Parts: sequence; structure tokens; C-alpha cells
Amino acid sequence: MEYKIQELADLAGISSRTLRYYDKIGLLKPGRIHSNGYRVYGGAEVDLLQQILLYREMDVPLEEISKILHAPNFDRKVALQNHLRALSDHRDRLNLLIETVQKTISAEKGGILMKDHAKFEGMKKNMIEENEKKYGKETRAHFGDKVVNESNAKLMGLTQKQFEDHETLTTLLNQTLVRALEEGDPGSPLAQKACELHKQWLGSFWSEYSKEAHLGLVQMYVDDSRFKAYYDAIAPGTAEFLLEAMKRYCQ
Amino acid sequence: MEYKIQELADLAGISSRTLRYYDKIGLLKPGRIHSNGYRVYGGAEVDLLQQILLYREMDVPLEEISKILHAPNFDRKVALQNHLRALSDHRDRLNLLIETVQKTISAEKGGILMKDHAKFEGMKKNMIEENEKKYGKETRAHFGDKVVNESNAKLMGLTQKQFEDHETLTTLLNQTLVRALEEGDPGSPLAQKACELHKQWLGSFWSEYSKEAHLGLVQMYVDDSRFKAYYDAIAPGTAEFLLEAMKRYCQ
DNA sequence: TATAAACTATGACGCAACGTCAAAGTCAAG
DNA sequence: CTTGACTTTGACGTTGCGTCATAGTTTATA
Repeated sequence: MEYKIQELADLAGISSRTLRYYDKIGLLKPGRIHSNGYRVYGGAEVDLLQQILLYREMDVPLEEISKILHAPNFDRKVALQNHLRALSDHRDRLNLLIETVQKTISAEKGGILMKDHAKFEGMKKNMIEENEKKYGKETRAHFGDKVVNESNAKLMGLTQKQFEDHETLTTLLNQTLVRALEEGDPGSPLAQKACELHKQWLGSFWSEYSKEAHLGLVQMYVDDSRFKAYYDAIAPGTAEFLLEAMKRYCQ
Repeated sequence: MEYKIQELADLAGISSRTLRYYDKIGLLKPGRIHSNGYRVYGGAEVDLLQQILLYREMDVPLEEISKILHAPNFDRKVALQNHLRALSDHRDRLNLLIETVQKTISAEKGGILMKDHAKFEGMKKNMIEENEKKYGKETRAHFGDKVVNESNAKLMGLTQKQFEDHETLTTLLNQTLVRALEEGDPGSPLAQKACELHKQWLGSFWSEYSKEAHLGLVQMYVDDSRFKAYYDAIAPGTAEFLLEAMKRYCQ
């Protein structure tokens, strides 16, 4: 199927001016030029535009997109797989950002202080993971785990040791949660241990603590269907269970 | 706690040049100026910067951010709630985009044609939902359901009627899946009915059909832990169940 | 104490990716 | 045929910084 410029623009949700600009810089030429001078785009151009817009979604500069797409070894299928990974990473960062806002809200409502560095968790920045989104560059493999972890630690206002301890705590917390869930009693010593571990985990983000704020945060986990689903992926029912455990922990 | 310019920039993951620019345009003034002429930022500025970066995350222009933040009735708690909603919507759009890429990959691998309009599902565009992200403007309430649905239908290359049928089909598919899951047999007529409904659902995105492509897509749902969690939120085990049902459907 | 490197300031130029507008040709419907 | 919608090219402008130069201030080390 063929499209005139506004038709393709409407299809893709961009402006015709953008398409003319892409033509001018050689990024996306029309399939052919009609005898009346109008640009005509076909199926190949549609697929190319999809690629371009996926790269733009990740803020890749047009010049770089042009290099990628016009390389002799460009492979659409490989590119699509890379888009998938980049989008998935981006979604992960958004989840982190959402959790940061949730922690901020809980701290605010609970009348406690949140650590300054924690307020920017997940923001766009030159995190090494951010660079990993630039297609196929396995940054961790390139730089090694140590450099990546050092960078992450710095961003969290932690020393390397503290960061590793935090990672260990996260793992322990999840394991404890699962075991407590299997027991099935939100008031059990194991479940209460999980709440205590979660409190310790929050110590990386809040410079003070209140049970009110803690409970509010866990309530928000449950209220957000995607977060609930995420925690439930650890083991089904985890989010609700943690909330029930927290209710007892806070008495 | 107080920060010099680079300290705050590092904390927030932005450049000092950005902070100077924000100072110059009056968006974010330092808390005070040291006797040596250096900018000094405090807790209030940290909180303000968090707000600014959250708005920037959603591509809100600086001038608009300034109006919002400097309005007499600006309420930080309300703003944080609005950020939460905007981020959640953005994450939803990313999920849609991920699914679009998945459908594209499956169609490519299955050697079938995908509809052109479907290739741009979820892309940034002037969707009315996109406008809804601009803080507290309840677009659906403002314009009404009919206008929103018409807009969505147009974007999907559907008439209003077709769009509504598609929505109905989605609901029926989910309901059928849940009932089939309760039966517990992936080969049951009900489970096979669900697969048939999913095939019909895909008709809005693929101009042709192949079982290979269909199976590949459902496999991808299961392989993405977040999508798996999303489908499992309908009812735990839904994603895996659909995959098992599809294996029988494709024989 | 002196020195050099790192940090801070201001000013200014430049850039990417379009948005907006003007002027003129083409198309389609009444 | 007329008019409004669509297309073209060309050009100016905008936003949000990045980059660089120059000069003052701070910090760590010998």
C-alpha cells in the first residue's frame, strides 16, 4: 500500500514536516516521487519509519539512527530484538521511578525525612545501564561488574560495601517473604522478620523511619496493579501478604 | 544539608550547566549565594529539583514547569500524586509499545504481513491519552468517551464500530481464558476457544495469520517476566496456560 | 608555604530536531 | 469553473541545553 505524506504522518502519529525533514537529511527517502512532485511512501518506508520511531523513543540522535539503518549489515530482526530489550529496560527504569515517587509520598505523609540521593532514583542520568540501552553494547561485559556496581553505589550515596550489603539485603528480603508466604501466617515470626528486613531495606532511602510511612508505602504497592503483579511474580500473593504482615508489624 | 553546584548536579544526575540555566531563567534559584560567589543549594531546592526532573521526565516544557511550580496554590503532595499517575500511564504506553514490537517480531518470524497502522501502536503521538498526562486534565471527562474512542479507533485503522467490537473481543477473550484456566485442561474446548478468540483479536494487527507467528508471540509473552506477571494478574498462571493451550491449538 | 589541579563563576556561540509561516502548485468535490 | 484541502520549497525561529574561553576560588600535596 502507498501513502502520500500526510497519510503516512497520520498513520505514524508524526508531522509531515518531520517526514520532509527526514527526507532532506536522507534518513527516510520516499519510495518514489509522483509526476506531480508529491512524495509517495510504500511498505519498505513504513518499516523503516517504524525503526526510526523506535530509536527516537529511546532518544537516539537522528545521525546515529541513520548510521545504524544504512549500515550494510543492518538486520531488521536483530534490531527489533534490541528494541525489545531497550524498551524493557526503559520500563524497568520507569518502575524504579514510580517506586521513588511512592517512597517520597510515603515519607511525606509519614512526616519523615527522605535521603536526598534517594529522591532522584531512576531519573534519567548517565547511569551505565542507561548507556546499555544504546543497542547491543553490553556495557557490563565491557566494563565489568565492579565498575557498574561502583557506579550504582555512587548514585545511591553508598560505598561499594554498603551497596553490596544492600543487594544482599534485597535478596534476603525476597527469600524471607517467599518462605513466610508458604507458611501462610502474616503474624508469624518469619513474616515479621520480613517486615523488619523491609524496614532495614528502606534505610537506604529514608534517613528516619515511621511505621506509618512504611505501611503507607506497602499499601501503595498493593494499590498499583502493575507493582502488585510484579511482587506477585516473586510468588503469587506476595504483595497482599506483605501488607497483612505489615499491619501486624505496625501494631 | 547544603550542596555546591556540582554536588547537586551529581546527586540528581544532571549537568551543572543545566543548573546554571535553571537559575538564569528563574526556574530554580539557589538557596543562597556564598561570599565567594558560589551557588549553595539546600533541602528546599532539592525537593524543587525533584519536581522539575519529574516533569522533564514527561517532556513538560520548562516554561510550563515554572508556571506550575510558582503558582500560589502549588501543592507538592498533589503534584507527587499526579506524577505517579503520569508515570503509570507512561509505563502503560511502554507496555503497549513492547507488545507492538513483539507482534512485529512474531509476524516477521512467521512470514506474515502485519498491518501498517499496527506497527505504530503505542508510539508517542498526539493521542488523547498522551494529553491526559499533562497533569490533572481529565481529557476523557472533558471530551467524553465518544471522542476518545473515536480517536483510538482512528489510530487503529478501525471504524468506531470495529473498535468497540475489538474492545468487546478483548473482554471476552480474558473471561474465556479465566474460565478455561479454572477447568485446568489446556486442550479443552474452552481453552481452544480462547485460542480462537486470541486469533481473532490478532486480526486487528495482522493482515494474515499463521499459527507459527501466533505461537511465537504467546511464547514471547511468557518469556517477558513483566508481561507474564501482567497476564498472571488476570489470574495466576494465565500466561503459561495460554502457551500450553496454543501448543495444542497449533497441532 | 607554594603549587598545581580541581572547582566555581560568567559570557557566548553552536546545535539538534523540529514548529511555524509564507508563497505557489495540485487535487478533488460541488 | 471555483473553492477548499492538500502538496511543495524555503526560511526563520524555538527550546534546552553542550561546549568552550577566561578568570577567580578552593583543596590537596610536596
